[in-house]
Amino acid sequence: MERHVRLAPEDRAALDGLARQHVRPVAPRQDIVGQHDDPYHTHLILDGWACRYRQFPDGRRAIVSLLLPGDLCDPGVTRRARMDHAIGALTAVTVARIAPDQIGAAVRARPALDECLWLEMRDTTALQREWIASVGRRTAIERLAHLFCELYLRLARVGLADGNTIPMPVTQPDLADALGQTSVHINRTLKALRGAGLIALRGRRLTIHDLDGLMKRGLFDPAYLHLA
Amino acid sequence: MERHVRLAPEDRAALDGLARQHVRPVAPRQDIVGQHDDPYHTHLILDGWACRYRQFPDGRRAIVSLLLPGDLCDPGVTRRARMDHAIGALTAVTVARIAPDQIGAAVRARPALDECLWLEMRDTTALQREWIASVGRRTAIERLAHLFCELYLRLARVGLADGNTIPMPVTQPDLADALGQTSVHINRTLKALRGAGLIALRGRRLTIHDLDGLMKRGLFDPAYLHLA
DNA sequence: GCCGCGCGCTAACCTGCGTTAAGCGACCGC
DNA sequence: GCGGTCGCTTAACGCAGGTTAGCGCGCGGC
Repeated sequence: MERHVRLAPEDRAALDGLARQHVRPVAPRQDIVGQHDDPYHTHLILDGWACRYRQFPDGRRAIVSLLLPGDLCDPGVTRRARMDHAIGALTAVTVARIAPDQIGAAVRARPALDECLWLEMRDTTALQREWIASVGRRTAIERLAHLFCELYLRLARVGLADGNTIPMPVTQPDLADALGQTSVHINRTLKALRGAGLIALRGRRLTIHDLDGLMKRGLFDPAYLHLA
Repeated sequence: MERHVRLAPEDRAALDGLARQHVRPVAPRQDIVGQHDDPYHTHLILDGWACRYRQFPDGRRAIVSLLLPGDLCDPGVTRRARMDHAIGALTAVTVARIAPDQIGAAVRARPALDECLWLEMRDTTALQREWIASVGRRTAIERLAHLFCELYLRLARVGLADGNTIPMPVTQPDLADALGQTSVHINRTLKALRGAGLIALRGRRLTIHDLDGLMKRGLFDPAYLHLA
């Protein structure tokens, strides 16, 4: 599950151990961690899609990142602080709750895991940077194309792509909040991408007909994902 | 310079040692690290303002974060990877170059520094999240107000605020690229903020007349900065 | 098996911000 | 001291994307 880096079997075993304890299901639209909580646990997404989001007093919502199976919620949470945003389930989700001292112990026992956490962190920040660039400077169609490329590669990395199609369980309003637009415009843009023959989206599944074309349309450069 | 956390004098001394070696001046508008470099060193900003940015083939530029004196460029760079963005000087800058093995050695010698690096990382990601929320869901005037609040508090934290005024050495085109807008509209928005009596901006210095008002205007909640 | 609600989809209209353009002043290099 | 470039400012105009509204459908709850 963790990064494509050298990990001894014992390291994997240690991770497995953490992931198996305290597994918890979360219903769609429920918060995993609330916006003003004093979070104690780190969470590992085992199944389903979640997101970090920030909610403004007037109701506007900004989805700040998407969390897919295999993603770790807050490696740095060990260093405690009040939450400034929330983590919510977009679909039905199952998460593993991991206590900070467990992480600390695991890292001390198996130093390679510390390296893993740093890599995880590095990837997270790279992803966030690309999102800022997207929302800041890409047009509507570029944003959506870019997001689809990103999701495809991230899901493929953890074995959740089925050929050229991936699950796409999020609603159009969700996409809108993630891309800084309205659901109406997301719908228009989807129509355009379909019309261009780049994708098909039906029944919560996205099929990418032309990945190269989609990448070009979204100014997508996979470097930031740090794939193998 | 580093986070407001318990640091033994020896820890500070170790940091100081790193910061004093290989100090280098960088001219305004020059890159500190290029967009496709294979970066070897971490950089610490000692003076001046820099930014991370991503440049698209057609010339569009997205500034993805602002780096102020005291900011560390890439604690995680130890874990090598090709750059997917660039770091550039906005003003004349002086940076300290720090080799990865120096960081490694320092961390092993003084474990408290590892904690520092994690905190730095935590703050960086929180900042990036807030920027995504800004560009995604805040209006032009809210974005600018929010950015000014953020910069004021970040500079005050390192002793660079002079009462209610701070240096503001960046151009309007720079602000535009940081906030995902055009310089023309930045100019309009500045006029509005001035007109509302919230700020004054003259000669590369920003005076905040009404911090509370500015915070309200920018939907600013300082929680994400993790101040004392 | 029915009801209600949320989502997908579309259309018509509106506006915040982008675009283009132009004048002016400060700074820089020669 | 002079010309060129870049940033600031404003104005006029255009458009990408927001807003509002309305319909149909699928799904979950009871």
